[in-house]
Amino acid sequence: MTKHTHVHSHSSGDGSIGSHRACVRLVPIFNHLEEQQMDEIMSVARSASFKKGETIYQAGEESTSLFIVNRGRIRIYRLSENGREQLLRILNPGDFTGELALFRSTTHESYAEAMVDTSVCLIRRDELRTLLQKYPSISIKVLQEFSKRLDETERQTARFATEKVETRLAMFLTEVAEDAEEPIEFKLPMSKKDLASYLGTTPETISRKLGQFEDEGYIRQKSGRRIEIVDLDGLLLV
Amino acid sequence: MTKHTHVHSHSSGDGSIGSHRACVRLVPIFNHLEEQQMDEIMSVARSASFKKGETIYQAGEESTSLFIVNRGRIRIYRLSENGREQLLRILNPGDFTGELALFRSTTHESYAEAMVDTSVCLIRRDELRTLLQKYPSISIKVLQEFSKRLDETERQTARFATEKVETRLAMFLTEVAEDAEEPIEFKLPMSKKDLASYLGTTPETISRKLGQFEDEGYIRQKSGRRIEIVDLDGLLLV
DNA sequence: CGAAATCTTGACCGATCTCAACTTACGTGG
DNA sequence: CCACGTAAGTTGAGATCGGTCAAGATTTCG
Repeated sequence: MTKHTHVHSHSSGDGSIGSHRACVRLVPIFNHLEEQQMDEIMSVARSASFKKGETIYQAGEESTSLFIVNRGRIRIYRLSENGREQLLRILNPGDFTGELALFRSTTHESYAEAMVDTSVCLIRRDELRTLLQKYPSISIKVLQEFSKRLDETERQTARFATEKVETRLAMFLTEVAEDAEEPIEFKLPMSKKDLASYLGTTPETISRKLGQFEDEGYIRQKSGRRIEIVDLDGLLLV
Repeated sequence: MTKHTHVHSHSSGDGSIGSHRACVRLVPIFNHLEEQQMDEIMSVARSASFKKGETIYQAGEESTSLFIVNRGRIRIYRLSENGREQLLRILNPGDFTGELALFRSTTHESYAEAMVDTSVCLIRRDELRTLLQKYPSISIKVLQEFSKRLDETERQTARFATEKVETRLAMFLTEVAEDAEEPIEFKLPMSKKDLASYLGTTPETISRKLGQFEDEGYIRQKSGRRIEIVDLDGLLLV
């Protein structure tokens, strides 16, 4: 269950200009901008930090800012009508959230929770809009980012609709494996509980299916959430 | 199965300036623009038409244009790795598609097929980009539209992940019912086969669940895909 | 080191898919 | 406008996947 303790830092806080810059520079959508634009963005960016487990925003809450992760990790999840939660994505430094409500409505549809101690940069709704009006190239960057996310989400939806849990898990593993080098071994990017939520299943099933993959010789499970892919091709055929 | 017969009309075709205007005006993202901007958009819009069953674009194909539906209906679907199709959405006049690839990659990720004889307006990739650079307000409109779609898709994903078929169907019915007036009766916006694909289930299950809802007194099925909602509250609790 | 959370494993059951046969609706061409 | 062929929809029986509950093992973190 989520702790609902809000502890925004004071707007200046440990956020020196230097750290704003670092934060803003991290974000793909603000890359490759001219110095002057960058300075302008930085002048409106504020920073805040959250302790592990703290809620950054909740569904129904008013959305006022774009959040850019500077340091740490954020879980974004939805609560379905029946109260079950689904993990939508996990944000790492450079990722951002809160944009949906900025363009569409004023309230959040999802929940954001710091998984570890986390610091973020904030850009207020109206300030962001002004920036977008002024610098069309930023808008286009944001559009690209949205396209990417929309595409990923549509792909994810299609998987839920057409693939069984076993296949979804296999696909997930092969995707994580893409970023690893030979021998293919990686640490699961989240707990199995979260993975279950992300894949729309239960921890029990994740446990069983991973065991099955191991029996079938596709993977090898090691301690500390580490997994070695032994037979990637086999896994792709699941 | 989809017929893959391409028959783009000649770019002028039946597309008089008048029809371009009508088409462009239909689109929410181009509403409320100044006359001059509107003229500029219209000057780069072309038209095309497709016969029922024709493929408008396919996954893997190069994306060159934004398609705006002028008349008719378009199914957008994905084919999953195992060859199963999932209906993503249905476009009606005023809706648009093809934007994903415009901002992200050059190839389509999904399939578009004319459900009935359909005419569309086209705006070429580079021309659209120029427009967005020139008129930031259009970008913001597109961002809003993207936000909306992203939100819908995320909601849909969360449903797949957390709700059973019965609930998804009940939710679908209540959402369609929102647009209807008392007595709540409407025509299903697609075939049950497509509805099954959209909801990630099979036609058999749709048939059975609707029958069950009828037995339980929530709905009444009539001929011609018409459905009357008898007990909306009951349906909401499913 | 110990409490709490995560993870695992087993047994059971229920929702939904599959396959197959059949009925109904629809679009096309005569 | 009707007849026919094809696609859509229905219904039943059986199989299966995956969820639920419960007990224990293991890990994590303060």
